[in-house]
Amino acid sequence: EDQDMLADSPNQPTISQSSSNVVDGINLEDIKEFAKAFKLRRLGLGLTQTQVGQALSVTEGPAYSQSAICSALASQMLAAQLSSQQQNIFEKLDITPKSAQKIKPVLERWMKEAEERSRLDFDGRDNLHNRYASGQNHLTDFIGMEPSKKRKRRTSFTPQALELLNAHFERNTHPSGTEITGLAHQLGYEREVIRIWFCNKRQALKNTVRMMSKGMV
Amino acid sequence: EDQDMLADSPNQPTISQSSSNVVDGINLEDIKEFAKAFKLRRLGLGLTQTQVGQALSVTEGPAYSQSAICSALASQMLAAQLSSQQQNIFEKLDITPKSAQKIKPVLERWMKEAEERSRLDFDGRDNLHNRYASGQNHLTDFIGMEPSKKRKRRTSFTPQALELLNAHFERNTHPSGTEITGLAHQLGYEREVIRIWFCNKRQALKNTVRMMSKGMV
DNA sequence: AGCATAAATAATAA
DNA sequence: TTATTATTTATGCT
Repeated sequence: EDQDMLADSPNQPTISQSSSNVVDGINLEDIKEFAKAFKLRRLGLGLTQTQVGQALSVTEGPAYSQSAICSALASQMLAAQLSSQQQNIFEKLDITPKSAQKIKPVLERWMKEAEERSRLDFDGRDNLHNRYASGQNHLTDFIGMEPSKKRKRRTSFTPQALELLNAHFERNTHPSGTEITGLAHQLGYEREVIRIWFCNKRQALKNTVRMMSKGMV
Repeated sequence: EDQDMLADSPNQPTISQSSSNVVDGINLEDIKEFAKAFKLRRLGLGLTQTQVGQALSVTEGPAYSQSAICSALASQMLAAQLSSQQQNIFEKLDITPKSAQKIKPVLERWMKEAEERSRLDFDGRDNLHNRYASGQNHLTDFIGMEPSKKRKRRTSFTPQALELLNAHFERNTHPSGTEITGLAHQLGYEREVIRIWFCNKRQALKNTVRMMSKGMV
């Protein structure tokens, strides 16, 4: 068949001459390099995987939906430099349910900056629009959206609540969704808060055991 | 439905009238003892958690990233768990952070003592401690049960296992049934788990390649 | 100041 | 695609 634009004449095999790490016509070294580059880029821009995924889902269609996919590929050996063209990120954002909530601040920020740019464009006359058109600015525009993300206020559990939670934990470290909901309702906390509590608790237990196994006591 | 272990005994103290405070195969009493001992030891050495964390990251590799992890594990268990009632045994002697020492000598001392303890653990004692000492019991041991047919508990592969799996994957992305069975047996994981691992791995590879081919690099 | 730990993010098994 | 685990960050308290 034809599967080998990759194997045949890639962009200079460069590294992989030593051991032909080729699987299914794919040069694994290339993949790894690619992945590394992508991650560095992403971090350099200060973006989370989720953000990148959402951006992609807008510009690239449903192929890359949200964080799940983004991480799945982006991380593992990962991923893309998404330098293609991605103008107007906020344009048609019919992203998924609750994830839309998250980017909201980002979008607002984006729009605000876009406005500014427009104004500048009027009298500044630099080629910002050209940048948009050529798709060269990309995610760079996401930079600086950091401050708007507000961390949820840390909740304080009452001693009574903790007692109940701990008691539950001792019976079952992995409560079902129903149980979690029940606890949340009973105690008057958000469901998510309770869920996270169990996550953290499990983690703590595991860590403690790990230390024991290391003979630190 | 069945949601009612909750209704049963909500605010009952219920603390371990049964002697077996075992959760997921872990004896919580042991954990508490450990935590207590650890803290006392740390304080006895005049170390802050951060210091211990750094020390650990040196001796144990990057596994423990400083204070974050260190504190996450060591302390909390106790606080929460034994706050219930019984022991104020060691309560809050969050005493003197007078430490301010050089980490080095302390570190050496720490290590030495840790070694000693390991040795002691080896000869004698019950098999629980031997298990801990050997460090090989892992989480799989205590992440055991829970009857219901919820989603399978996520398995953690050891680094060694991953190494072997990856090596295999680089040779052949589509191992035969026989090969899978062999790997599973060799590594001590369920066959199905290994099979799925290859599925996921192939998927990741495919996704990455797809992104590359989209010109995102 | 330092600790305990809730919340956020990354990785990846199912 | 989802859900859980693994790590990191950062906040409320003492």
